[in-house]
Amino acid sequence: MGGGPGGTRTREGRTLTGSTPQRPKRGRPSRLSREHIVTAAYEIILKEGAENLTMRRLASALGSTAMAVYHHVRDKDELLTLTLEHAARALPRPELPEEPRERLATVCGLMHQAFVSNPWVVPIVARGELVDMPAVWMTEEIVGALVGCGLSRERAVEAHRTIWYYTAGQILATVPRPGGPGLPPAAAPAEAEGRHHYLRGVRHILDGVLPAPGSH
Amino acid sequence: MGGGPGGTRTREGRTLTGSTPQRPKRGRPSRLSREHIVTAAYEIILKEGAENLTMRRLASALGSTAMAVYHHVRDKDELLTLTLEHAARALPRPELPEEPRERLATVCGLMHQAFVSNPWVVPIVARGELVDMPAVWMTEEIVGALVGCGLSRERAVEAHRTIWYYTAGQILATVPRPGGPGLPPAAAPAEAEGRHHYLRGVRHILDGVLPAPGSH
DNA sequence: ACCTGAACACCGTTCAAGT
DNA sequence: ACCTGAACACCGTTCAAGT
Repeated sequence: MGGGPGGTRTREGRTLTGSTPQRPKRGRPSRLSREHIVTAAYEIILKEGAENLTMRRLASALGSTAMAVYHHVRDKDELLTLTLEHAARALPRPELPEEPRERLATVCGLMHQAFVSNPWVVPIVARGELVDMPAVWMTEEIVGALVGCGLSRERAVEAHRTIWYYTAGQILATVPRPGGPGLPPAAAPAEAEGRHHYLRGVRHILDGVLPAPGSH
Repeated sequence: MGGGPGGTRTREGRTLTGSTPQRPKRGRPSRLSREHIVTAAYEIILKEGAENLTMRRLASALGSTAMAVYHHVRDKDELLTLTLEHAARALPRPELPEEPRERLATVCGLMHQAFVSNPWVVPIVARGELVDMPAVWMTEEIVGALVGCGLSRERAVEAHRTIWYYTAGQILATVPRPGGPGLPPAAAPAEAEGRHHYLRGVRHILDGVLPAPGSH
């Protein structure tokens, strides 16, 4: 990447900013932006694992240098946080069943799935205090559904925390060793089994936390 | 527990006669041993945090060189595992109440306390598959007490896993940022509160997992 | 304002010797 | 057998410039 001086008219300059046409990988952006950086970081993490995301690796993927990145991002920690938010934004938010208890199980399943799809976030989430990481709406849905099941706001928050801790621990213990460029296909059954176990555990916690079905 | 070549401990000793006089830091051992190394590593972790344990730092604490350590330990990973086992061995094992449900709460409290006292083990435990880390007897006690509460062996193992995941997640989210040489004294109330919340969560899980108290 | 190359202060670990 | 110093292949990050 000598970056010859003959760049001529590569700077397409004026208004890229409106609604970006989104051409994230083709071509090679002559100017960095936070969005480009985060997108590239996200791709590296998905393809090569979070432990292979280095400032130099990222820079080379961007056709730039490590130090150029630092002009847009304070440090690697901020980069990771940004990338995590990027991933959270990409999470699906499907329709949820009305019945509170079904709704709970569904949201928990989604939360679990979100972590299974992005196992690299677990250590990052874990080390911050950002307990409500997966996506704020999940936290709100869970607390809301718990209230819908008859819990006070206070106990609902407490119960949510119990579920969240359980979820974090389950993912942490279950997630496959990082490193491989892609998940080995043999992991699919293990993943399904992990999901099954997780949901059983959630159901147990709900049994303990919610008032008995009849005692309304 | 493979152990190195000639795994016999106490090669230095004709008879150390049980209770080693224990002079772990005074003087400077001219010859390294696995035990010295692990003890020194443990002290560094306790005093300066696990993230400050480097091979060079450890070597200098031993009055030796980094490479000398490698003659007794395969790599840093093995060193950490050894140190973790060392810490597990130092855990207290007090009398436990007979009544299974009380026994459960007590063991869970001990497990939690073990992690609070040694927060550095959490990431290490998490990344291995050594789910039964804190100490094997804790796992056995918990499963045993669950069986004592009326669960089948199979469901007891499952319930143990639920509790374990919850515990790991709670510690992970609760433990203070590492780095400081010692806990700030202001952390004591937070620690008590964390313990309280943890135990409430455990009780909820037990409520969900165990047969109703009357339904024997 | 944005980007660059070189350099700093670290890592874990390998190598070729020393005794 | 045990230990050593030097070196390798990395990190994240700072600095002093370049345009």
